[in-house]
Amino acid sequence: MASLRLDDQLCFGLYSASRAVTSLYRVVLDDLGLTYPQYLVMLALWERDDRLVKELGAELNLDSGTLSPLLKRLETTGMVKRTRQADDERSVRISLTASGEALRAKAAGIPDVIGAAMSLDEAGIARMRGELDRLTESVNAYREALSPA
Amino acid sequence: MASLRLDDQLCFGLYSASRAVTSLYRVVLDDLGLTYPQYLVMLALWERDDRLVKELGAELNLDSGTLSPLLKRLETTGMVKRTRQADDERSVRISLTASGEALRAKAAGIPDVIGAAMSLDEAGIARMRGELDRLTESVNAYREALSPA
DNA sequence: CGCAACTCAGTTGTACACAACTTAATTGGA
DNA sequence: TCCAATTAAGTTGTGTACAACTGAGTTGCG
Repeated sequence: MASLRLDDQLCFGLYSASRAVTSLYRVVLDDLGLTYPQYLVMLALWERDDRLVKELGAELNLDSGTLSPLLKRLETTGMVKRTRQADDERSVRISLTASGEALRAKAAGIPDVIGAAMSLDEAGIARMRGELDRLTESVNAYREALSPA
Repeated sequence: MASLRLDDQLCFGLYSASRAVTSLYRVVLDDLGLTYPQYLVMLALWERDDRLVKELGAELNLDSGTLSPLLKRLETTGMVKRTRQADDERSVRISLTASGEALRAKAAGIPDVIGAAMSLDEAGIARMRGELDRLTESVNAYREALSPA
């Protein structure tokens, strides 16, 4: 029988931790002119360039309502290019510009800074990441059962 | 030497888990007419009523830029009352209305629903909560060292 | 006392999230 | 073949987050 006490709740811990990490990213990413969600898109593109909006959405779990304006901003700041697909005019392909590719070097040190801030060793990070992934999957499955897409 | 690979990053796990939990709350709280941050404010008030905006902000780590409009919405929906403090006209005291107090009964079952969705036992929840709290504190300390308030 | 420094809440502007909707393009089955 | 259903991206509207600022009120120190 769980209580309504704020302190007890894992959810509030999750919410606080997520906001704390984002606010550290805000400081670190200021240099690169990126927000945290924009950085996530850049990470995805650095890993594999030339992606459809749909693919980015699947990888980051973001819908077009979030991605469309975010990608427009990344285009405005010269990080990515948008090209309507020739063989399917509904699709838009996102690719890195030279500036976007170049930004990768400036970002190279970020994971270590974030890692240092967490004061967790590699094993601790991997373990927690695993726990969070299981939690996400479990919660998403439960939600979909409650309220089917 | 951490990599720029999205999969490796604890931060993305945290971000995903936090959004998954919030989206489950969205389904569960729909009945009560609350958003998740509004629910957090109600939890704080159910625990202790008659709080200054400043106190709520300290407990939830939210500034007035977030709280002021949120509290205005809770006032509009009849959950809380705002009273300017007589002995210090700068302060505003937030108190539950009868409806706001009554909502507590409807919320009583929520923690168990969320707990069930997480498929973690009580010990697992407590442990993870502890790890997240340590992470939050560590990250916040690091950020404040980088960029003093 | 007088007033500069500070405090509290609120406002403004930017950027997510996300539901609900729109538009245009594609697909698949009768 | 034709057209209803589906799909992709974008738009609209609401509600956080948060930085930067405003304005009113309070405090403390010379």
